[in-house]
Amino acid sequence: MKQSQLFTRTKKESPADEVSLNAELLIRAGFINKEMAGVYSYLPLGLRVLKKIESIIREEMDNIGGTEMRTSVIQNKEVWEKSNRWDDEVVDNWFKTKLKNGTEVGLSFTNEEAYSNILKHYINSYKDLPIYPYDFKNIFRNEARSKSGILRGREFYWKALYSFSKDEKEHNEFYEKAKEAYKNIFKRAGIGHLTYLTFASGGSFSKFSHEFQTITSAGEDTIYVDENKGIAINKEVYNDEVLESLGVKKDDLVENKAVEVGNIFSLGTKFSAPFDLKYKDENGEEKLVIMGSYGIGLGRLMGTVVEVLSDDKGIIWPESIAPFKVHLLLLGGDENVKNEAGGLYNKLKEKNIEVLFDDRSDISAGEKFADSDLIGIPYRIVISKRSLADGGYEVKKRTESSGKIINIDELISLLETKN
RNA sequence: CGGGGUAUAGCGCAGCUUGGUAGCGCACUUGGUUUGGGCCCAGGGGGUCGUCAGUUCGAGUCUGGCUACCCCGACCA
Repeated sequence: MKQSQLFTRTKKESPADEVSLNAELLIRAGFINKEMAGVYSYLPLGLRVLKKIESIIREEMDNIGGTEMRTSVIQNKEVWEKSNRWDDEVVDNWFKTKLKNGTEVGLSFTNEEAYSNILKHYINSYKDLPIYPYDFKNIFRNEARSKSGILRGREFYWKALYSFSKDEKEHNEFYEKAKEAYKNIFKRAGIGHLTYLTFASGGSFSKFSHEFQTITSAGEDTIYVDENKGIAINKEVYNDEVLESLGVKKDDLVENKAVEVGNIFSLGTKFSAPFDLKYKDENGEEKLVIMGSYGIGLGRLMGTVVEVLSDDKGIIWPESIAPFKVHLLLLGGDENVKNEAGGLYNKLKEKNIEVLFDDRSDISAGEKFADSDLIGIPYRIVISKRSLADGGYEVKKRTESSGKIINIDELISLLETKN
């Protein structure tokens, strides 16, 4: 994409009504637009990042047997009454509205009921199980207070997978696979080194649920990390009994603030029972389906990456989720330099290397550098009179402090290598 | 939902104490100039001062209601 066609602009100054680092940088760099508290639009750059994250999650979900679908946002009151989650006394963050004829409806704040209701049509026999449907969609929660930029929104984009298994054993096998898939996701998104499998409260069907908590001062949760074991314990279940059952010593734990970037949960028959979600086993006996839920907030993940990986100049995207791989900067108005830059731009596009080409004229070199640092694309290539005189293009990673001059062949080979 | 703060041009702010018809920086625009770290010079456009009511000859400024936003706390199935 040519930057002259990108309508967003960077801002030097931080927005007055944002304190969180993620929102400040993402707004300044032109990735998101704030509509109101807890509600953000994704601009071209932001959407590219969101889609990259979506692709990683989709690959990992498909890899463990997930089948993608899309549940509706508008939800039927009667469905949610079955599980007693329609009443405002029970769930206080519904967005509810009415159809023209007066029928009450709600906007999805989660998906268990929708999936249970749909899958009832398709689960009859043990031969139909297990299945792992999931979707990406916008979720709505009427939070009393929204904060921390895109870490906690009233409208947010998430992935939710639900597992439908014949029995506990089958459920547990998948649950372990899901853990590994989640670890892969956070590793691939660039925050694996700071993200811990965390034991949290489990509800009535299992002792624990598992959260994936990324350590950052921007976090709202408090966790106790055992660095050697690579696990953590949420403050909400932190007590002597739990420590003993996990074989963890108090002295090995370090307290940290963290963001919950993912959560997996054994649901047992909590939803299959009220929805009468049963199958016939080999003996013709009816049994309740065992369910689990597996969620990730994509916006929250994106915001967490910004919180964790930025520096004082701007964002530092991991290559896996960066809006582009390469930021090509053209400096100066010399025709020869322009032609070289345009030629390289076309060449990179031919090679399917994603490139943002700063072809803007009348923008000083300093401003282009500052924009590039703020936007945070992994590779910066500079073409100028000076670079050409020195024999080629200056390439610098966002994480490096200075670049080096290389020729076209070296450049292509560098950018084509996977890492 | 409880407590605290804020609201003036697209963005960031000053002006309010002491009422007299709105200003600065960035951005935008025109011309010139410059091109390796957020240039330079000259000109220009853009604001019913969140909203409603009140006090006053006169309100951005004083008073009250409302709304929105931010922070702390509670909540987060």
